[in-house]
Amino acid sequence: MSENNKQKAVLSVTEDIRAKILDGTYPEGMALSQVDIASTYQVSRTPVREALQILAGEELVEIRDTGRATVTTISPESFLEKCELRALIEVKLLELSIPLMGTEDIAKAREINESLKKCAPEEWTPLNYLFHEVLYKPANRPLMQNVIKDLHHRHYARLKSFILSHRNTPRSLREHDELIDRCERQDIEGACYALESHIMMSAYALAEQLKSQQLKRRQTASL
Amino acid sequence: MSENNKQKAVLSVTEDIRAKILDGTYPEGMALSQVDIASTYQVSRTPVREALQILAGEELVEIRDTGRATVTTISPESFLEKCELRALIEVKLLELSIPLMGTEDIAKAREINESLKKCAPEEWTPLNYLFHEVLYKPANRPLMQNVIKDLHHRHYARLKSFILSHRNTPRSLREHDELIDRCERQDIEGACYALESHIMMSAYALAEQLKSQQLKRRQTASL
DNA sequence: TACCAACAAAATGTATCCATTATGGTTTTA
DNA sequence: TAAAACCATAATGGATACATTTTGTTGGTA
Repeated sequence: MSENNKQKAVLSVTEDIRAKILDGTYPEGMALSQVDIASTYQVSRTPVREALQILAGEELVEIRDTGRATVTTISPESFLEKCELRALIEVKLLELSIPLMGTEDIAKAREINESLKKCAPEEWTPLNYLFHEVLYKPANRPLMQNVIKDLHHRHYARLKSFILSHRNTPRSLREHDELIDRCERQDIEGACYALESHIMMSAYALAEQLKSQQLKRRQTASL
Repeated sequence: MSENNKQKAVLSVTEDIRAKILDGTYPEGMALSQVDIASTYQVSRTPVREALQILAGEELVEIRDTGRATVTTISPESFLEKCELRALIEVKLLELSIPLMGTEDIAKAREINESLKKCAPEEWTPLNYLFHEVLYKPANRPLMQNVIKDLHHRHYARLKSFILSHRNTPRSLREHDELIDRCERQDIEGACYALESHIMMSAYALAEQLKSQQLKRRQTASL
């Protein structure tokens, strides 16, 4: 018997729209018409409507009370606050992790950071998440880890192309190295401080860039 | 023209099921059949399916890959971790709030705690949330505030009847009073410590109760 | 008794149809 | 000219019908 190629329509539609929002194919504010999507995927509107509800729950789509759905926008303020939340939780996870880290955890982190040093630009975001994930695994806090994963995936991923052009790669790599060293030396306080700086520094820089870009876009739009 | 009495079916069905899950009318693990719900609310299955998707996004309902939907269960471990997360975020919010608090904020908090002292048991949970909300408002972190609200509503609310019978009310009230005093004295460190204890102490107690209750239930179920 | 196959009943997944509501453009009017 | 009213178009919300999948039961066999 051949494998099960046909997936439920809701699932494949949801996944595809999600991917298109995350990679920027469907940009901020874009209207998502049920009929258009339905004809695009050659399905009826029923699964499309459910898919939009699911994506609305993930805050990737906004459904107004008129029923119209659009891709949500990212404000610099909410971006900054998400970074703050990220920093808060990640620092706590790191603090819990360090005392429980083994040499193999350290080695794994170093290995990922080496991959980061020579990876293609598109590979950065998932690998970078992996790096952080490895550091927090010993803490054994699946829920917090999940919140972090969500923040990365639902939020950072959408800024991917943006981050690509504004990231200070050598600096990030240096900071990763420093972070690993401090973990190895069981310097909890130092490691936590380094991590918080690592996250918030790039956050402020990105938020500034976001602000000026959105300003520019609004100006060109009003021409 | 008379007011708009008819709401969209998806919304009213979602709200009603959510309320029934939160107040225990629909208990943990209960199967939620689309046809049953549809006939209960006198609507077709279409809005019911969307409602279930929404509630699944809120983690109140689980939809297995067979399509069957059930009310999610609360494990003591995930409960404890949610409390940890709550404590982490609330402590940060309090830390940010205290320097920005005015006398009217303190007064408001005292007022709510006075209401708590003489309120009916069912009023405790929302009033208690309000008390905490007032304390964190000056921090001006809408996203974090929202995460906290979610944790309270989606999680604590479901334990309402349980909390009712196991809460140490006088102790909570005393701790609230102490918390307010420390805020008024701008004792950030002391207030944060008091808050963390306040949250985690009751968390551990409740988790223990939860564990033994679920154990008891499993034993009676296997008779 | 235990196990398996086949079938029946019930539940979910999707498509289509109709009703209602929102949107955009045109015409009318002040 | 500007604003309001109106109408045609298009989109969404919900109901129904049908297809598919899951589940439970029955009956037969080792």
